[in-house]
Amino acid sequence: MDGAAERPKKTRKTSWKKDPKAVREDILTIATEEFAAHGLSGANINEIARKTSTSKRMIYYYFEDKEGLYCAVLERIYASLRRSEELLDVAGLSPVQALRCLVEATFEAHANAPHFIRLVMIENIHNGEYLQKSEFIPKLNRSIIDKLEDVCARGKAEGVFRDGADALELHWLISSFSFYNVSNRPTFSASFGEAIFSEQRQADLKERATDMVLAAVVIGHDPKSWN
Amino acid sequence: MDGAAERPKKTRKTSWKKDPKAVREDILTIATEEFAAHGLSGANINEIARKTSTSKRMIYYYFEDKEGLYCAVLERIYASLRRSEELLDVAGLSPVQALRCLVEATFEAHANAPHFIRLVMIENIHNGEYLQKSEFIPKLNRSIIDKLEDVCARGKAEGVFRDGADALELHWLISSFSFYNVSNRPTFSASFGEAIFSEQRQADLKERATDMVLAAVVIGHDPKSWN
DNA sequence: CACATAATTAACCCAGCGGTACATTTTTAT
DNA sequence: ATAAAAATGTACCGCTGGGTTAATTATGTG
Repeated sequence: MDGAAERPKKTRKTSWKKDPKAVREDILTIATEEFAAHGLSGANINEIARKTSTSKRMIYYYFEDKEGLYCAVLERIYASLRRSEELLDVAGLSPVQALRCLVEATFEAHANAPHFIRLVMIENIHNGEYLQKSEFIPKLNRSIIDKLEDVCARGKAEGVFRDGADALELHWLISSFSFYNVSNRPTFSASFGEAIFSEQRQADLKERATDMVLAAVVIGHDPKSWN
Repeated sequence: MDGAAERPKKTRKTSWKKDPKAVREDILTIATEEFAAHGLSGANINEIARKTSTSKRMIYYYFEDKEGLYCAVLERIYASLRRSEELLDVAGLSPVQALRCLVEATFEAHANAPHFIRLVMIENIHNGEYLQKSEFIPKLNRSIIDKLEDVCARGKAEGVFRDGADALELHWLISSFSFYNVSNRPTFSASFGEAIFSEQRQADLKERATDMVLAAVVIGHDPKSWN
C-alpha cells in the first residue's frame, strides 16, 4: 500500500571485528557436532549457522556448499585422530607388550572419540565417496600400519609371532571391535541390554579382546588341533 | 476464463484390482532399498512412491508417516535376519566345532545382508530410538544367544572351554568383526586399499577370526604368560 | 590517505518434499 | 440389492531449508 515504507531502515551494526581463522574454526566445530548428530542430509545449515557466532552466509563463503563443509569436517576430524595415534611410541617394548599396548590404546581412543566414530559411520553410509575425493587422507593412515608392521617384524624375528602375522589384518581386527563397540552400542543395547557397557565390563572386554589378538599371532597353540 | 473448462475431465481408469497385502509388501521392499541407500532423512517419499507400483497416498494409508514406514522396514529386516539365524542347528556338533560353525555362519550372513547392515548403521546413527520403541525386537534376539549359551555350557562341561567363557561377550565379539567387515568397507578401502576384500582374503580373514574366537575360549594356553 | 580486496551482514528466493483433502472405486457384510 | 467399509487415485498445499543477491564494513598496501 505505502510505497515509501517498503524500503526498511538499514540499521546495521556499525562496527564489528574481523577474525577469519576463528570464524572458520567456529563453523567447523559446530558443524562437526551437527553432522555427527544428524548425518549429512539430516544436519541443517540454518541450525548450524544459528549455533555459530557468525551467519549462514559465512558458511558458504568459506566452504562453498553443504558438501564442502562436510568434507572439511571429515578431513579435520580424521587428521586429529590420526595425529593422536602418531604420539604412541611402543618401540621400546617387547613385541607382545607393544601389541598389547597398541590394542588397548586403539580401544580406548575409539571409546573416547564418539564424534569421529559417528562421522565415519556417516561417511560409510555414503559409501566413502567424500573420503575418496580427499587427497591427503590415505597418507595419514600409514602411521598405525607402520607401527604394526614394525611390531610384527620384531615378533617374527624373535620367534614369538607366527609367520603369517599380518599388520593390515591385525589392524582390521583391532579396529573392528574397537569401532563396533562404540558405533553399534545403541542397537546392541536395545537387543541385549546395557550390561556390557558398564565401566567394569568394558575393561573386561578390552582385556579379553587384547588377549585374543595376541592369541592370533603368538606361537604356542594350534587352533587346528582342537575339535 | 472459461468456467466450464476448470473442471477437468475425470478420465480415471475405470477398473483396477485391489491387493492390500501385495501393495504393502511392494512398498516395504522399495522402502527398504531407499532407506538403506539414503538413510532416514535422505530417503525421499516421492521417490519411493514413484518406484512403487502404487501411489504416495498408499504409503500414508498403510504406514501413517515417514517414520512409521521406516520402523516397519526396520522390524521386517530384523525379523528376516534373525529368522535365518534360527535355522542354524549345531546341537549335534562338538562345542569347538559348533562354535566354529556359528562364527562362520555369522560372518557369512553379515556379508550377504548388505541392506540389513546399512539399516542397522542408520538406526545407530539415530541412537536406536526406533528400535527401542519396538516391542518384539528384543525377543527375536534370544535365539543366537541361546545357541551360544548352550555351546558354552557344553564346552565347560566337557572341560574344553575356560570357565569365564560368556555367551554375550562372544556374540559381541563375533558380531563386531562380522559387522565391521561390511559396514566400514568403504572407509577402510579408502584408507588402506581394497586388497582385504578380495574373495580369497575374505576367506582368510574369516578363518583367522574364527581361530581367534576359539583361542579366546578354549583352554590350553595362557596369554598372561606371554611377554 | 586512497583504494582494492577480503570479510561480513541482512534480506530474500524458490524448489523440493512431507503431508493432506477429497473424490472414487472395489470389496464385504447384511 | 444395498449400504458400509476398505482401498486407491489425483491434485494440491505450506513450509522447510539449501542457496543467493547485494549492500556494507574492515583491512592491508603503496
